[in-house]
Amino acid sequence: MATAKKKSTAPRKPRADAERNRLHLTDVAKKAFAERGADVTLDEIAKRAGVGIGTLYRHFPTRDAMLQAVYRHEVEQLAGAADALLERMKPLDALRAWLRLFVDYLGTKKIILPVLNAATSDNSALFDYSATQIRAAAERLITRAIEHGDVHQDVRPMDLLYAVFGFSTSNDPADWMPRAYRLIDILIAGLASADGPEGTSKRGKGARGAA
Amino acid sequence: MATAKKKSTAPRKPRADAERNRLHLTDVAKKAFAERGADVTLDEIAKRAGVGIGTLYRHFPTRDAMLQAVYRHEVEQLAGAADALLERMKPLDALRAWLRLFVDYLGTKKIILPVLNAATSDNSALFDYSATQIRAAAERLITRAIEHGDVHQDVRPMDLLYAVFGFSTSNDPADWMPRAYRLIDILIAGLASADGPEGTSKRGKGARGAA
DNA sequence: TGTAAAACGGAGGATGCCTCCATATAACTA
DNA sequence: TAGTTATATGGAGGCATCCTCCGTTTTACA
Repeated sequence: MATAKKKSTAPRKPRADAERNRLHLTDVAKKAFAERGADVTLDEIAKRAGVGIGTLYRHFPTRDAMLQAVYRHEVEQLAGAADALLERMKPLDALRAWLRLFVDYLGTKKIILPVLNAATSDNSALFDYSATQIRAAAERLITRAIEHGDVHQDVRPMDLLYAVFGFSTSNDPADWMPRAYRLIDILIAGLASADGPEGTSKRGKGARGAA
Repeated sequence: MATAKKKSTAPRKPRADAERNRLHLTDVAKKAFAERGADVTLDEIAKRAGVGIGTLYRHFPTRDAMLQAVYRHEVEQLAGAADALLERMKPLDALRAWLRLFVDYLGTKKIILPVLNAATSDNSALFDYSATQIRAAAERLITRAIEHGDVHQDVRPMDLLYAVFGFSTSNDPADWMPRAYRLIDILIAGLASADGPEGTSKRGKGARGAA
């Protein structure tokens, strides 16, 4: 009775086996994702980890949750890189470099795609973390570039990512990475361009019609 | 025996019921895709069409094959629009308009996405038709714009599509279409920019642009 | 009209997702 | 330390989908 005061809200210390399993699962999952792609069966991960499927699902209710857990670190790293780049170079160059970094991630850990994809969706639980991280990083870069007078266009920061993003979705031949780099250059040039939306070759309402 | 000459290569006229079923299936599938999204069960399509699942699979060995068949028309239309646009406006505006059209397709028939995705992949069977159509259209537009002196950058035509493409993959809030339009403007501005790859804020080594 | 090539249909094997709950176990208590 | 209870575990099994296989039916052709 000594400690008895709270109705029943006494939050027991989390069980050690639970924590252990969660860690072990992310560990195994990371390896599994790396060597078999994003669509390993969850059953397999559970088996590899030597736990029941039920345990896996308790810890990670969805595949996305699992991916999220596994790649949280990568996302943090990528987001963090934005600041490092901003310190080392001019804003627009930093933006370019960061987008390239993003491409690199898409290339190496092709797996990261579904993570961002998930984060991008309205999958509320996941939406929060990764998306926010990345979005914030992108925003910092763009904002700085605007302040510095390098960007004359109006963009949602994430949109640049989406653009690059498209490349990795479409598994073209194989040389998509250099091409994505080229696209980044074009985007940067476009952002820097002083021309307004209706742009370049004509002033009026331009295209649009078509059917 | 009158006609008997060929070893055994006499190719029998295709059976009427087969053709009938194939048509009916694409028809039903089109409706089903439209009203339930891209992931209707194939079993359901078969049921709706009143044929056995086996029949469906014989005609369309994969889901993509089915989508391909259903949206072949849309793809042709989109590809055809490129020429119509080129006749009506300046190359760069035509390109812009066409990209917008592409976005519109992604928006309305969201379903078209997996089709192109399939076409994009090295899924050889499908790769051929749709991808070629779209790719060719994109190429015509770019080429003309270059000839006309409006484009000073080096791009793979498809890359512009990939860029736009990314938007629809990522199911952001909902206003992605206008944003995609903005991105197109930025891309066009970038293409028109005379600056080389290393671009805008720094002179770097590059400047290999301006072909 | 007979016959064999071609098409049909759908049962069922395989796989993967996810839920549910009887059992086991760690944290707490006396 | 033993007892109590909240918490975690494992995996069988329900459900959905994909896709194959093959006995039966239909059609083109002679």
